[in-house]
Amino acid sequence: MAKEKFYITTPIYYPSDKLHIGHSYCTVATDTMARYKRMRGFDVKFLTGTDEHGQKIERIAKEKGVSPKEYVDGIVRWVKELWKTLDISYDYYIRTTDEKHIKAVQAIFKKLYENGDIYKSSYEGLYCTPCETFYTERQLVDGKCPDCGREVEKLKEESYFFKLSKYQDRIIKHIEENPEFIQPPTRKNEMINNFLKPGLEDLCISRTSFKWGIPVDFDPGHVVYVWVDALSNYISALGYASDDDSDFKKYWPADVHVVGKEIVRFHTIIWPAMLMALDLPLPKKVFGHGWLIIDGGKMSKSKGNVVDPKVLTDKYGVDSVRYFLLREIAFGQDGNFTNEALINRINADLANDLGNLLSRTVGMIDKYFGGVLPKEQTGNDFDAEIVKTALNTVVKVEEYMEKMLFSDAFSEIWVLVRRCNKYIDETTPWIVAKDETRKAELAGIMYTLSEALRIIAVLISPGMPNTPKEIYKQLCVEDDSLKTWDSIKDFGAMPKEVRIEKGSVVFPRIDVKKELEELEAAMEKAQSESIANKSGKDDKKKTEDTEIITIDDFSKIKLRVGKVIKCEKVEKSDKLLKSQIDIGGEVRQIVSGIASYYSPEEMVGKNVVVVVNLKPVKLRGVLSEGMILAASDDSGSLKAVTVDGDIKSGSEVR
RNA sequence: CGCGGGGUGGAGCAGCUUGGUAGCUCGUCGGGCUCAUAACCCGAAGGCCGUAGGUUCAAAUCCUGCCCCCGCCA
Repeated sequence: MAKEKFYITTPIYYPSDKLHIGHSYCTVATDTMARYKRMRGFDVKFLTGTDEHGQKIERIAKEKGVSPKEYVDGIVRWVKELWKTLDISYDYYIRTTDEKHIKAVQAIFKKLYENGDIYKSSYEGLYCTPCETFYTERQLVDGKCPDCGREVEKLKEESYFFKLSKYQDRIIKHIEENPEFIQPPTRKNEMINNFLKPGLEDLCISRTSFKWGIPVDFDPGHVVYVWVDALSNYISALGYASDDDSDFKKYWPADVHVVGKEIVRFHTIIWPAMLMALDLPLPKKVFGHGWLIIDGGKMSKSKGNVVDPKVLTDKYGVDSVRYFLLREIAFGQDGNFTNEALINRINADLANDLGNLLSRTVGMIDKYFGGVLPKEQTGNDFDAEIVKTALNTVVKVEEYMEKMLFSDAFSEIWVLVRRCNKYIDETTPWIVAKDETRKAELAGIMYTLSEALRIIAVLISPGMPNTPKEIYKQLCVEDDSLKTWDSIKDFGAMPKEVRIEKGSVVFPRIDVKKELEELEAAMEKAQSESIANKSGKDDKKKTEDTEIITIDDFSKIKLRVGKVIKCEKVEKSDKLLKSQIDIGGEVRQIVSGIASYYSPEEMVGKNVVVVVNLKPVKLRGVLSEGMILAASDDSGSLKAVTVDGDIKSGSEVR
C-alpha cells in the first residue's frame, strides 16, 4: 500500500546576507515536523530554499563588484552548510535561479496572462532615483528615502498587474470555512480585518526598473516581481509545468507552509489567489510562527543584535540549540532569546535531568551487574507508575506534534524524564544492591529505567536527531526496530538482558558565569564584524552626500570637554558603558556603545568631547544624558574624540 | 488615528475559546538521599491575575472604559 504523503515547506529565505537564528528557528521547527512525520510512516517531502532575485541583491552584488549570481552562490553555499550543521533533513533545495524554477514561473506568468488575470497598466510610486527603489508612503522616513534620506519623487512605471481583487470573496470564504487554514487562529482576524475587509488592491507583479529577475518572456524589459517569482517555488520545486511533474501530482497541495508571521499575508491571500487563478488546489495549512525577541526588541541586522547560530552550535552542540528553540518558545508566539536562558535550559533539562538520568542508569548497571542485566527480574510497586506515565506521554506527544506544539511536546517528554529520576529515589537501588538476595529486584529496576530511556530517545528524535544515537549506543540498542515510533506503543519491547557500554557524558553541565562571558565575547566579535562592514559602507555614503549646513545649524549643537570620573559596564549589555562625566560643575551620566573598544578603566580620566544638549534617552533602562563623540573607520575600530592636552572640564568646543 | 499582540508570585511563560481549587520551568529558603554531571527527590515562602466599573450565586477567564508595552513586514 502506498504511504500517505506529507508535503511541508519553509519559506525561501532572501540571501542578501547571512541568515540568523530566526531563520534557523523556522527551519529547525519545520525539520522537526518533517522528521516526526517520517517516523509516523509518511512519505515526506520537505522543501526549503532561497529567493535570490530582486533589486536589493542586484545592488549589493554591484557594490561588491560581483555578478548577482556569484554573490548569491556564495551565500547559498553558506546556507547549505548551516543547514548541514543544524541537521536539517530537507529533501529538496529550491533556488529561484534554477532553470526549472525560471521555466515554471514564465509558464505561470503566461498562463495567468492568457487567462486574463494579468493586465498591463502603470505603477505609480514614490521613487528614489539614486537608490533605484520604489517606496510606499509608510516606508518613508520623514517623507524621505529610508535608505539614503534624500527626496523621493512620484514616478510612473509600466507594469503588469495581477487581478488580486477578483479573488477577494473566494479567499474570505475559504478562510472562514477552513478554520485550520491559518494557524495559529489569531492570525486569521488580522488578515480579514486588515487586508481582506478593506478590499484588496491589484498586485504589481513586474518591474522594469531593475534587471535581476526572471524575464517576462513575451515582453522584454519586464522582469517578474517578487510575488509570482517567490511563491511559485512551492510548486516549481515539484516540477510543475515541466516535463516531469510526477512529484507535483504526488505531493501537491502542501500539507503545511511554515512561515514567519510577517509573511502570513502573502501565503494566505496572494498565494491562494494565484493558485485559484491557476485552478490548483490550495495548501491545507499555513502556520505562522513568532519571532525571536532579543533584548526586548525585534532582531534585525541594522540593530546589530543578530544572533549567529553557528557560534551557538559550535559551543553547545546542535541538539542543545535545537532543543532550546523548540522547548523555550511556544511555536506561533514571539519568544525571548537570551544566552542566559539558553544555558539555563541546557543545564536544567539536558544536563541535570536527561543526561544525568542516562549517566546514573548506565553507571548502576555497570556497577551492580558488570554491564549486563540478568534475565531473572522482578518488578516493584513503582513500575506501574512509570509504565503508565510512559504510555501516556507517547499519546500526549503525538497530540502535540500533530498540532506542531513542539514546546508542549517536549514539556510532556520531560514529565517522563523527571518521573524516572524520581523512580530511582523511590526504589533506592543503592540499598537494594546491598542485599544479594534482591538481585532480581535490582535488575528489574534497571530494566524499567533502560526501557524508559529508550522510549525517551525515540520521543525526542524528531527534534534532537543526535542524542538518541548516543543513548542507543550506551544502552546497546542496535536493533533498528527498537528505534521506531511503533516500538514505543508498548512498554517492554526491549529485551530483558540489557547491556550497557559506558560512554561520555551526553550533556556536560555548563558553567553559566564563565560561559556567558565567553559567549558574549564571541557574539560581540561576530557582531562587530558585521556592524563594521555595514557602518563602513554607510559612513562612506554619508561623507559623499554630506549636506551643507550653516553656522547657525552648527551652533545648535553644544559641545563641551568632559572628564570621565567614573565608568562601568551596563549590566546585561555587551556593548554599553555607563560613564559619569564632569562637564564643568555638573556630572552627567552618559551611556555609550563603546564597550567593545574601551574597558571602563581605560575611560576613566579621559578628556572627551560631549554633546551636552542632546535629548536624554534610556538605553537598556539606563538614563543617558548626552553623547561622547567618537570616530570609527571601516576596519571596525573606534576611538573616542579626546582633547589634545589639559583643559578645564566644561570648556566649550567650537 | 487605525489594526494586531500582550500586561498572571523575583525572571520567563501556561491557563482565558467551553466562567467555579491560579499551574509550569528557573531562582530563593528548608529538608532528604548518595547511584549520578555540586546532580537527583521532597517540602515551603512568594500572586489584590495592569487598572476602574459591569454581568453573574461565582471572573485571571465574559462585557465596557482607561493606562502601559510591543509590532504593522507591499
